[in-house]
Amino acid sequence: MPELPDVAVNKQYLDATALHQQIEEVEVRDTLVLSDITSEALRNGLRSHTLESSRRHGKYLFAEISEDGWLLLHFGMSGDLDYFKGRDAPEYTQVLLSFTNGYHLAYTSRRKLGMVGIVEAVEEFVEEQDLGPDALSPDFDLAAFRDALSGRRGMVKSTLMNQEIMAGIGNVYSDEILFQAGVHPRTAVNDLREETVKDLYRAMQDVLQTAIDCKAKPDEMPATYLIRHRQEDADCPRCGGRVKRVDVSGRSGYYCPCHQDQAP
DNA sequence: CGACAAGCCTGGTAGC
DNA sequence: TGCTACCAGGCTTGTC
Repeated sequence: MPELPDVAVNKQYLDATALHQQIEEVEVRDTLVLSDITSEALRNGLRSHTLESSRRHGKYLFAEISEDGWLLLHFGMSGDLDYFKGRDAPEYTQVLLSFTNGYHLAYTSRRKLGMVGIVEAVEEFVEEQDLGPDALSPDFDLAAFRDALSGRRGMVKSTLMNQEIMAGIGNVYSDEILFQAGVHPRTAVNDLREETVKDLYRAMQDVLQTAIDCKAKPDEMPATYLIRHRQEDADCPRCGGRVKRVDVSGRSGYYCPCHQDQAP
């Protein structure tokens, strides 16, 4: 489930498992997930090296390769990591790193919409991709959030999900933020009141951090969260309403009409 | 069988 | 009129 909280959890997982192990072999099972790199170049860039540290920006995870560059991992709609030993690689493994300690790190992706590659520098990549500030970055304070929204004319859900404005929020967590802030997903950004912008910012911080604290597992999140009720006609966990589906720029948004303000 | 699913990218266009 | 910012559609493959 690869939005910011999920990727943050994947980062913790990577940090606790595959760092500092020498890479012995790299197997690319489907080149569709490779981003601007050949299988050979990926193998040459990784083999006999170690992953020394990691960073995250929005939905992207980077692992520092000893000597040179960063391994780029993006999980698309269905990617995950699995560190294992003494069994077969999991289903949907697209790239498999094998370490000299006998362990393997599988990058799995069922829909293959993710990306694996090598980049020179994190900041450079972020700039090239036009990624906005990470939604949980300490620098991205209320004032920065307000600035990021100012002058926008789209709908608030699309804006929260726009990686060039702020990086990390996708379909599920945009719904959660709007649900907690009591804002209708189709509200025009330029119609938001000052107080509502503040509510949204608080909800964004709170939802993302809480989701990370819950290891991004919906079952462990607060009962007042929408996440386990994202289906038409489900009971709203905060008021007596019924959850509805709404189309927002081709994505399905779920919200409670009872406590999220009506809007066009 | 068609609709849909947590991602991003692209081309055409609505709006300043 | 020109330039952006926005949105619909496509990619992929499995499930309901």
